[in-house]
Amino acid sequence: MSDRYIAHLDMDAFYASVELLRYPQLRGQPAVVGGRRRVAAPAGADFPRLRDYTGRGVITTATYEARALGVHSGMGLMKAAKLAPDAWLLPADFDQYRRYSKLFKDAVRGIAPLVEDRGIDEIYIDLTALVGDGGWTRAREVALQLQRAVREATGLSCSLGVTPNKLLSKIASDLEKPGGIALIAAEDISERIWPLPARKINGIGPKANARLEALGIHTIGELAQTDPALLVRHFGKNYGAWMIDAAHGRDQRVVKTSSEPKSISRETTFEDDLHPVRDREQLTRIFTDLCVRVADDLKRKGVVGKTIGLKLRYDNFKTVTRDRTLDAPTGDAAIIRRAAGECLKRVALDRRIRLLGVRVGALSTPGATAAAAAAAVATEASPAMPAPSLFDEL
DNA sequence: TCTGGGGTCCTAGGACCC
DNA sequence: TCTGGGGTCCTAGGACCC
Repeated sequence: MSDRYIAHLDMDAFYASVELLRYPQLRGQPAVVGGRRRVAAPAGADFPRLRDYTGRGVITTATYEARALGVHSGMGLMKAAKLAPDAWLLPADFDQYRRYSKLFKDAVRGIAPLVEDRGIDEIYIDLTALVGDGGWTRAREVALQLQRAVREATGLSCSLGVTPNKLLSKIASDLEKPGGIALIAAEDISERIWPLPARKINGIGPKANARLEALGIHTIGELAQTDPALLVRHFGKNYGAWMIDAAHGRDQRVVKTSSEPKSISRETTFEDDLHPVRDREQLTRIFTDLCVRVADDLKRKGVVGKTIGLKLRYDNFKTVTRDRTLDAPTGDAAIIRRAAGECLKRVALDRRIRLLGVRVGALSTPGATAAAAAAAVATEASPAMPAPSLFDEL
């Protein structure tokens, strides 16, 4: 592949920054977004503090001031409250974040149309045509232009990495956060990338990283110098070979401007673990509601699915899944519920349950196909939602 | 005081077919 | 009767990412 200029653009502390647009008086102070329910602010304060929260939940985003106290996304709220009891706690407002997400993505597309969505707060952009033969000087100009456009559209700051591929750009966008731009050419890899921890590579998670550490491999440079045969032995043919490529900054993936969803799911963690017998009415209600919500999501996206899945997490955090493939795809809540109910009969209900989830996969678009016709018939033929207690069979 | 919710991709075994 | 291989679908679990 000829030389490319690929950008990764990452919004800075996105959810928290959107909240600060609303509550500018919190600027410069530690604050986190997270929690499952709105907590009342104590008397005399405008907002609750982290220490006022009790119950389940994790940090979704933390401001840089809160991060300085050791709080980061994914951390349990109760643990975070120990580290930063005075941090302000703001409830998540996903509708608002989606609005700002669209604003910043539209602003980028107005300048550079080849955009790949990577979730609500980040994108890849192929800048090759825009940079032309202007080299890295031109690449920096385009990056600055994108940053300005995002700020004008949203009032928010973002960071960019521009490199020859997605893998390197993802690493690079994190290097000058917040508000920075990092440009890395192929010849800079040994100096800029190799000193970084192997964990910085997108695709090396906590498990793989721990196993690398056990092999004495800590940095990307050390990974690059490792005998490929050793990695293949420990991580398998595919993953081992990929690791070596990644460590050398090799990545040919193209920027994909569109994609079809593969599955749609809904799940919920209960405020308190539920007992399969004593709480069966509540469980049944939640279960039905999840099926209805998944069906609504399918309808909204205009897709149907053939494989219905159930997910259940016990109080000991052990998670089990069961799925069942139907003869014809469906988008109907009652059919989904019946199939998920059959899945439920195949799991042990001998301990308290922490989470329940319903998933529909093997998605397709109802078109002029036989499968779609069958799905339409199935939808019409489905009776009104029955309401037997699914947790009765014990 | 542990550990959200929405996804993707990979692996691996068994069924079933050619 | 035994041996064989490949391809695809289904299912369960797990790693990883935002």
